[in-house]
Amino acid sequence: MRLIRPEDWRPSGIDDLEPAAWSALRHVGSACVVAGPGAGKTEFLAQRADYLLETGLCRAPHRVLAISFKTDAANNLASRVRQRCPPEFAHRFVSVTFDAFTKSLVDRFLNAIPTEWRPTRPYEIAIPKRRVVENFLTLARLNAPLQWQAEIAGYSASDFEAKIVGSYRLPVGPTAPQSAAEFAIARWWVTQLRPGQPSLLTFVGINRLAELLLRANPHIRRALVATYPFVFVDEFQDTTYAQYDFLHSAFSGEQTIITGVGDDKQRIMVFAGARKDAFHRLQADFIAARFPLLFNFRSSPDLVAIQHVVARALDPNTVQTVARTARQVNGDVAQVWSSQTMAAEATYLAKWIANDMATRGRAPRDYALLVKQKSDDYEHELAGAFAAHGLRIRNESHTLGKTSLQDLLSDELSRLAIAIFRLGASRRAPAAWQLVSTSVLALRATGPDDDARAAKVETELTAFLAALRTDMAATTPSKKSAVDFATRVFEYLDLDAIARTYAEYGVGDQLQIILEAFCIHFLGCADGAPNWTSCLDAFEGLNQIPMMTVHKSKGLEYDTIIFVGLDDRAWWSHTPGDPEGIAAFFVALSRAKQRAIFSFCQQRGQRNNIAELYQLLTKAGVPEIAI
DNA sequence: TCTATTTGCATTTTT
DNA sequence: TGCAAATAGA
Repeated sequence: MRLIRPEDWRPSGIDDLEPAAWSALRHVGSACVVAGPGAGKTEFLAQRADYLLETGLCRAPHRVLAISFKTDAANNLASRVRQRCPPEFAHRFVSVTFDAFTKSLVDRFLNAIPTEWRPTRPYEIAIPKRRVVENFLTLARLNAPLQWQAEIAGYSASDFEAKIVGSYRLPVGPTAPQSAAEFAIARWWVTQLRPGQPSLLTFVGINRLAELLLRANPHIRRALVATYPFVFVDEFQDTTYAQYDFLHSAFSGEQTIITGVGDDKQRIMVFAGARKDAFHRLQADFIAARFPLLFNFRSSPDLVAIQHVVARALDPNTVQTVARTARQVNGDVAQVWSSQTMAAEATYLAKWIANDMATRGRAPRDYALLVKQKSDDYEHELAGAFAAHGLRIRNESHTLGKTSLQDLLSDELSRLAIAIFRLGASRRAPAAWQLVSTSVLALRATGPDDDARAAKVETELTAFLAALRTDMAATTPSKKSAVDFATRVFEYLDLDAIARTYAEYGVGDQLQIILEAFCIHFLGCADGAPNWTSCLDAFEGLNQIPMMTVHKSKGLEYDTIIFVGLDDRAWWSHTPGDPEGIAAFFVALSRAKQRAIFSFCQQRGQRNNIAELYQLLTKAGVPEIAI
């Protein structure tokens, strides 16, 4: 494959990059790329990958490793690189989540982990419950030598694992605890490794084992470093102690060039264990240069000006960004709406959105209802009034049995079942066919060379779908018919085969949880739906107005955002001046492309504790309107 | 069985 | 912080 000279390389799929992005992209050495809202982080990383691969700066067999926090972020970045970069280069771009990457190392080199710390094979994965950590800490304190008990009593269950365990490097050889922390950590590891039964690891534990593995086995570390001369880390401001230490042990030194992308002003995960000094550490440990991106491709100039007021409250030295998107709406781009009662608020919001959609020709998905927390509560408050105006709210966190709507929608089995129903409801659904045929071949354990068996499986599938299509066409959606069809599809897929084929359903009760959630949601969508296509649209949330917490909205964007509940009650955890609260407010505000509305309702709470947020809006010239 | 008091919880991802 | 659920006590 022909390589391009670095000086001749041009971005692909877009016209140009901003000057700061050019500097960051061409920089030789590690970098902190400070990318505020709308700066085009994913695009920047995709272009830099394309640059490194197409110019041969990252030459075969070397690879670019991109690490994200969430699976959908990792998948988005991978698909962006596939759009931008020829396939023969793109296959050397590896985009994974932190946890998937460290887990793959632990799984692959489990026997190279020092014996005292080596988990069983297989091991189970635990998602720690707060309660369990509390009980653990109590027991640890009671069993500790007297002089350490006070210190252990001071540990909080919410960040013991992330901060104390997460920042502790396991010794390669056996040692006796020398401090309260070491004592508690040693006991914690006993609950992870569980001598005599299968180990039960958390992701913090897996991160730590991966770090130990590389430190104890320099040859594995060398192989890793040789494979990946370039490493990207997305949302760097949210890096945890365990994750940062893994990066440090794995990649510090001259050989690896790290590109950390993120924005300290959007650091809203400190409560969940993100370290506050991640960018500073990257600058110090990897001699990383700092490149602030200055363009905002998302929000209109008026909104960018308002964002800047809030950004300065978080960082007085922050540079004003340049809006690259024109304003499309008349009047105020931001307002505070003040109402007396929740009923009045709900009616006004519904009426306003319905009217705005009609006059501006916008779709429900152009709007988002953002809340601080407990979106189920707000959904109940607003759903009635919205329904009266023909609007449906899509609460992404809506509880479905033991899981939530968003987890159901991203679940593999659920997506497979919906793809089958799509094929049952309409003749043309190429993407659904692709997913269904590959999944069914995998479920029937068909190898790539077993053409005869593959043909048989495909014939069966075609027959199953033809029969399903006939019966669905003859049946109106209802709870009863939805149950029957769901049973039929899951029986066809074969639950035993699913448990065997997909690792996540093999152990634990994940399969039951998903099946239950699927049925609750599918029945609810079928009930009253005019036809199966609209039932499936409802299942997937097409034509519904998204509602979510600020935390879930990070990385997303909408024409108009409406923040519901800017009051002390929803912001109970905020202490005035705490940057994390202001950062959450900044994240909410900066999701908007054209308009941001903040709804305050007297019935819901006061606004003394969060007066500073209102002061920022006032300072930015945002008017308050009584509704 | 009723009332008074205490406790728990609310923002998160990850195979 | 402030509401709901759980628990203690009469």
